[in-house]
Amino acid sequence: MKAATFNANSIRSRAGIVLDWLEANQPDVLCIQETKVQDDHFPVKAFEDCGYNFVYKGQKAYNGVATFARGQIEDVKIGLDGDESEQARFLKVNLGGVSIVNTYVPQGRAPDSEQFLYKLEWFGQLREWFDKNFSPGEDVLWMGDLNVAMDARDVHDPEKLWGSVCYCQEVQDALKDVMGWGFTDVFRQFNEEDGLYTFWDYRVPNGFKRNIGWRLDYIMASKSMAGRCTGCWVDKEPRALKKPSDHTFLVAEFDI
DNA sequence: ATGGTGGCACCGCCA
Repeated sequence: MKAATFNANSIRSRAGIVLDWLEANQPDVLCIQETKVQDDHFPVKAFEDCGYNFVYKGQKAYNGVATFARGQIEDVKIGLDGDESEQARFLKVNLGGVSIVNTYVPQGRAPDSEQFLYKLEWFGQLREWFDKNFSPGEDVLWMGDLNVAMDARDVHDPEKLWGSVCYCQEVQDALKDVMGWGFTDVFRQFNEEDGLYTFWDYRVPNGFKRNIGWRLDYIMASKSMAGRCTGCWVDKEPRALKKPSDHTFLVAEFDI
């Protein structure tokens, strides 16, 4: 099984990039975040002949998640239990016995904001949901834009950035708490060096070229899945295209 | 460099 995640920053603007990437890489599942489109405007036509089934949950202008799969999509669950916000950030499916949880974790805006509290709460509700619905022996992948840099290797300037909403003690603790359910960050099973990122801020001049980025996207695997992971890598090619997203594709392969 | 880019909905907000 090949699994991938991509923050598209508008599925309508990036439909071509997604179609080309699916065609070239043939993943079994692709989780997309920040589709930025309400459901009745989702570009269904663009994807109808691409050989993938897909489900989505969006809202106007912000957030939104979509999951593409080559095989049958079953047991779709939209929205995280306990999150009353109506923000489209959570989409779980089952693919041939593997549960795929696609999340766009709240960014958090500023450390002293309500949005930051919402981010921490959201992680808490997610941990509760995993506790209630799965046992760590099951085949589960949790992937998406988690809006957390786990350690100093995951940001370009750890000293300067420490304390920001995606790189501070509170969010690292919150993410580790969810991982405590039984998740492994499979990217770090294969890549130990620093400077390997999935996101480069548009506002940083030539940020991609200068590799001024962050690792904010993850593929988290339950024990049984992590043990069968044979590789995990960042595909930076889409970032070199015209009109790229600010994120790129993260990919993992599993012996299943 | 106290700005800069990008998407969406609307003339600001969010990342």
